Amino acid sequence: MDTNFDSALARKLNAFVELSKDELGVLADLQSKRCEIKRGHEVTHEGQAGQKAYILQSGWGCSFKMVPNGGRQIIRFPIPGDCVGLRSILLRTSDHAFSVLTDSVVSTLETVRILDIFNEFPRLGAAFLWAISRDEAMVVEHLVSVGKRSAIARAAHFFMELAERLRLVGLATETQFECPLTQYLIADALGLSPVHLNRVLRQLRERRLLTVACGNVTIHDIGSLRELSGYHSVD
Amino acid sequence: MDTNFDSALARKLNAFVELSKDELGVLADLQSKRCEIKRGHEVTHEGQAGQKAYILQSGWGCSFKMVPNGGRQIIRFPIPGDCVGLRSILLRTSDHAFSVLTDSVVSTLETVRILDIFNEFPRLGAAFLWAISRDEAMVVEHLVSVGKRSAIARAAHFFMELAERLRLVGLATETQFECPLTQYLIADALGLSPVHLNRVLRQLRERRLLTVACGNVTIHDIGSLRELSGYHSVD
DNA sequence: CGACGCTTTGACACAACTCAACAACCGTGG
DNA sequence: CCACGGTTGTTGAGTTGTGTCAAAGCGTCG
Repeated sequence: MDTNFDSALARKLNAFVELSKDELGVLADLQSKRCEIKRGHEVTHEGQAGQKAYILQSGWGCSFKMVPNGGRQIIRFPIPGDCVGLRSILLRTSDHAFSVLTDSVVSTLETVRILDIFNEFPRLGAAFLWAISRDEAMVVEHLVSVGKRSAIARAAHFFMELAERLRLVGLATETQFECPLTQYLIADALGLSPVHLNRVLRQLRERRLLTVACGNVTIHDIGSLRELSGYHSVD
Repeated sequence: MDTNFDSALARKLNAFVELSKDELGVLADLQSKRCEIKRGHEVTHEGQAGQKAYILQSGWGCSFKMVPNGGRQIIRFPIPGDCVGLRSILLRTSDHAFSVLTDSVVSTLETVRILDIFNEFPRLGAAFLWAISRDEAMVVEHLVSVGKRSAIARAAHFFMELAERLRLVGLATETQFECPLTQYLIADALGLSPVHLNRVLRQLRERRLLTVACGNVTIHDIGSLRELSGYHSVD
């Protein structure tokens, strides 16, 4: 079998424990059922029953919920190596929708196998749990942002966290990364109007903290950003 | 062994699957190590290392994070039958603080035992996972509230959800429940100022939707509340 | 009975939203 | 190759929901 042992998820889990050859093999096998998805396609619908879980291999995703009046709250932007939909395998219906923002590759996950892994490869299982816990801690932190931080701190925090997540899978340097998110998307994640977010981004640029342009984010002053946003990494 | 087979958690899990005598026994055993905690005591501190997980047996709790400028974002108010701190057993440090608002009884959880249960009593394990997934879906819904709903819809949604959670463990009727939360606490959960929340509560009262007074919440018009808040239960 | 914690109300300020228009860019098709 | 519509970004002007400050009412408990 020609499974590639390297994957974004493997890189991420390696930050928790160094995985053995065997464990890497199991992990690769788990992700072997791949599937390409075109930009803009909605993979899981909110309220859908019997949905699957996925691991994003490449591309950017978007988990969100709609509210009655047409608003949309984006929960997170899954990036390569992120699991999607694990939570809802036991709920009767999916608790949120998932679509991909760029042409992407996902692998579908046999949820039954996950439980086997916990038994047979407990270290790998623990790493998995770590990654999931980390994601949930980020949702909580997101809630803190939207509930208690000013617009500019919110934006700063968002990019700090995003940068760290991308670094973990090798998609960002210390100061820069590619980012296909439009201002509309970011605004819907941060609970701001697109117009206001635009002004906030301008402020960040004018204060020489961070520039977002042409699908690229550049961090100019990580210290000030950290102070402004109150960011500190989860571990 | 004089363990009591009835517990808030047992009542909650029974809503997912009916548990056998054996399973109820295991569940009771798991919760047998009890401990009383005085009102206002902070059980887990944010950033604390090596923290435990708990099941709240009686009383109300409060999970929260502080932000640098002194603000506090309340994540959720654990009620009897809720697990606390399960997520952070694999993160090096607790991702949020936990304190109790009333004199409470908690049982400390041997996290190792949980994994055993998954193997030996998979139905019980699944019920556990269901409960945890449900809690996480609620955090997501909370994020939606704070990010996208108006103050009054947020408040309405909050009480609708709270009522349903309490009903699940037998602590609320269709239209009423006891609630020791102050307006300061609720405001910090909803990302509103206490003053504004007070006005919002007045509106809810004047529109004959819901009254909160003397530690009691009474629901007058559940239909209108549901429409106003966009609430629908997780399942 | 005073002190404290919680609630309620008013007046005012401001952060963020809405509406509106325009500019820049892109892919598409004529 | 250029014209076109659609998407995204930018900016201005005016509005409004919510926050802040301040003070008073009201229980309760020591």
